Amino acid sequence: MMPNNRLGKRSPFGSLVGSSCPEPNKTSTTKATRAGQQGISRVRDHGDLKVPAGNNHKQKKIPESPRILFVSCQMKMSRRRRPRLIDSCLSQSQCCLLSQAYFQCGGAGDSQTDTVAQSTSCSRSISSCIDVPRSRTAQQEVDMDELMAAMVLSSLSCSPPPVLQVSAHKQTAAPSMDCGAVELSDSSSSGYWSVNRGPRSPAPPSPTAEANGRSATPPGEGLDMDLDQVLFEEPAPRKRRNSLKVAYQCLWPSCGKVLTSLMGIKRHIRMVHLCQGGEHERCSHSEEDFYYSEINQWDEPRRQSPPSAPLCGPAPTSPTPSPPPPFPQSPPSPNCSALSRSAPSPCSSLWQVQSEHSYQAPPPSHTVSPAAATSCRLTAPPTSGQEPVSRVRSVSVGEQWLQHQSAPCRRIRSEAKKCRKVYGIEHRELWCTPCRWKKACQRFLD
DNA sequence: TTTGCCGGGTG
DNA sequence: CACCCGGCAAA
Repeated sequence: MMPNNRLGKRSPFGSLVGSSCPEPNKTSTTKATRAGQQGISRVRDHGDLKVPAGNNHKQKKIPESPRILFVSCQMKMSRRRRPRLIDSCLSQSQCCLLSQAYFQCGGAGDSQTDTVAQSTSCSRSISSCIDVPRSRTAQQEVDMDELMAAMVLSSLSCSPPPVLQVSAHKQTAAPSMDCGAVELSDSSSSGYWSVNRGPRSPAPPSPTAEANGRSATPPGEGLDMDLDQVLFEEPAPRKRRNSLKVAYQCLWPSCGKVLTSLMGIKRHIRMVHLCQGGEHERCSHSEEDFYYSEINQWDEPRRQSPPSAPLCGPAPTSPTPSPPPPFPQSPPSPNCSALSRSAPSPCSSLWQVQSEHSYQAPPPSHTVSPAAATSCRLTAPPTSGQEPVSRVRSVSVGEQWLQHQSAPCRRIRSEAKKCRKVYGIEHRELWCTPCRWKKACQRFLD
């Protein structure tokens, strides 16, 4: 009963086959041969093939939103020349500074950020004057400190080559120092995070104490201007001429840590070396000046890919503009693996934005399975150790998002001719099986 | 209206 | 799983 019905319903071709006698074998042979030639096995692959096609369709529209997000981040950060900075391959210290500047400009302005700003502004005059806190009780100590600081700084400023030698020597002692860029940023970030992460939780007061007498003064306008100048005008010319970068190396015995920011190295020395054992009160707030040296680094081609540098710029600004996260100094480092150890969430946001940015550049890889995309989106930070890999996967993040956005969407109608067009409705027997089944054509693929 | 094909039904 | 069709949506 049903076969007759179905054959009868089948239009010209069906009636042709089954009109005389519904011989199952006959019909099955004719159809099965054709189907075996062209269709069946392909139909099973069809499910795999249709996914990229649908993605192709959607990818034309969606990348706007990540771009808008990125631009908006830039606009939030920028007052004068920040987009240019971001576009021109920011150094990591600049990224770091930008991240701080974002929180500064975004009105977050908590005490820590202000203190950071003060430290940064203070860092400019470190070579010309010695900021000895007034908290020193013994005047002799102050004099001694000044004397030593003057000696150290004068020696540093007058003879860079020995400093570099010291740097090289330290690198041999510390094997983790061999990769310049990554380790720099990592150290920088760790220098930051050790404040909040360490067992001595009341760390934010420590920079406040560092600011000492200025802690009572609110973050003034002049300071903001100065910070702005420091952040967005000074690094750029420095980068422009000869690509000279300044780093600070810890001179503590058997340490040799190199940080890109002055306050970072200060904090590192203070927290790691001077304040060991939780002796909070005895921490000296000016001795750290004696345990780091300024290093001029020439910007040489790095092992890590340079294109990651501009991407790390907007990253710290991405997550939430208003309150700084528990680790507000979102690491400027593109090296996510090291950072994900302690703070995965900023890292993930970083990678998300980076993905959204890089999403526009390379053509997406259609071979990425949705499962991989899901795993990327959920667990990208710990696994994204290599830059190219993460770039590819970041595209899949976009695809994932697209799939979520338009799950029940049909396949786009392709420009390619289909069996129906090629052979016509009168030669339906020549169609591929999926076409005859009103499935996606497998003979004339896109 | 035509066309491509998704979703679902039937055996 | 093969086969088929109703119906939707784009062209």
